[in-house]
Amino acid sequence: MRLDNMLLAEGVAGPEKGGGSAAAAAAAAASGGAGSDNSVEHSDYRAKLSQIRQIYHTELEKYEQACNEFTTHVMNLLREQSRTRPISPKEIERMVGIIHRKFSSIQMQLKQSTCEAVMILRSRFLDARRKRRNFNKQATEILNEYFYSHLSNPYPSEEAKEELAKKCGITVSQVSNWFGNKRIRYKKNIGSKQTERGAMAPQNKMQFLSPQNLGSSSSFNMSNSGDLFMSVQSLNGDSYQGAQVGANVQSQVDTLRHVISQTGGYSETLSANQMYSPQGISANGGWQDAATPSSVTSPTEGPGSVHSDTSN
DNA sequence: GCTAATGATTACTA
DNA sequence: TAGTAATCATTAGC
Repeated sequence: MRLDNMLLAEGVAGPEKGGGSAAAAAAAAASGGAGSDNSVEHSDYRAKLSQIRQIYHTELEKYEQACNEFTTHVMNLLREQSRTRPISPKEIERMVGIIHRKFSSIQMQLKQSTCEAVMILRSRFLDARRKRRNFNKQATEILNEYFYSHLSNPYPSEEAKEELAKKCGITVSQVSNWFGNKRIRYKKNIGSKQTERGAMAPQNKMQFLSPQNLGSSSSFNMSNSGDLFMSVQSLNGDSYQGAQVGANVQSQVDTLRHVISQTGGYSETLSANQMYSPQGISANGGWQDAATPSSVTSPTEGPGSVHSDTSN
């Protein structure tokens, strides 16, 4: 019975559903979903599964046919024997039962070896699934957009995760992983930048408005963040107060200005101002004062860093 | 080949 | 149970 259930679940037994199985689809979704390579793997998996399915059904048919033929043969023999000796219906029934039991044990072996084949195929596929695949650019942009526009509270709800997963073509757990990685790397990057600066700025304890902090902390406290988080306006030139920061930071700003002028900002779809402007963030109730992540930080770049990405 | 980036996993915590 | 922190393993750019 368990074998039957498994074969049904794997789509080997039962009606064919487009040559594949629910398991294949689930495995494909879990494998990262977004890449075209994945669909190749997926179709490969389905092809092999369908091969197994075909063999299984062919063999099953053969066994059933053989079973029927053998039963008929035995019945004929018994009929012939009935001319010489009396044969009770019970005896016939018993003989048929023996034949069916024999064939059903053979069928069981077939099911067992089919299950083994499926398990081997599945384990191979699952191993492949462990292979890390980078999300495509669009997916990363969508995730970054959400992250930076919810910087004061980068904890998407289940619904938001589902929405993001759908948009990005990845699973909800991948979205969770991404946000987990993103938060920690973002924070780490900011921390390392602050350490670099050391005495330059007062110590800032950066915290997200994490579920743990929700009760006690008011927000993602970034006050006194010094030069690390320069406002968009600052970077665009006019109001930047160089006196507050060191000369090295000023040169960074120059570099960043250059980057802005070269790249035109964050992305084609989202301007830097939209993404990281203090207005946008404070509207969220998050960042305080000048504690604004630089608009020049690309989705793959942490605040204050020109290249190193704290993000995923 | 080296290194940084990044997705996934694991152990731990609140 | 969701989130954090550390780490692993793979990918990608040089």
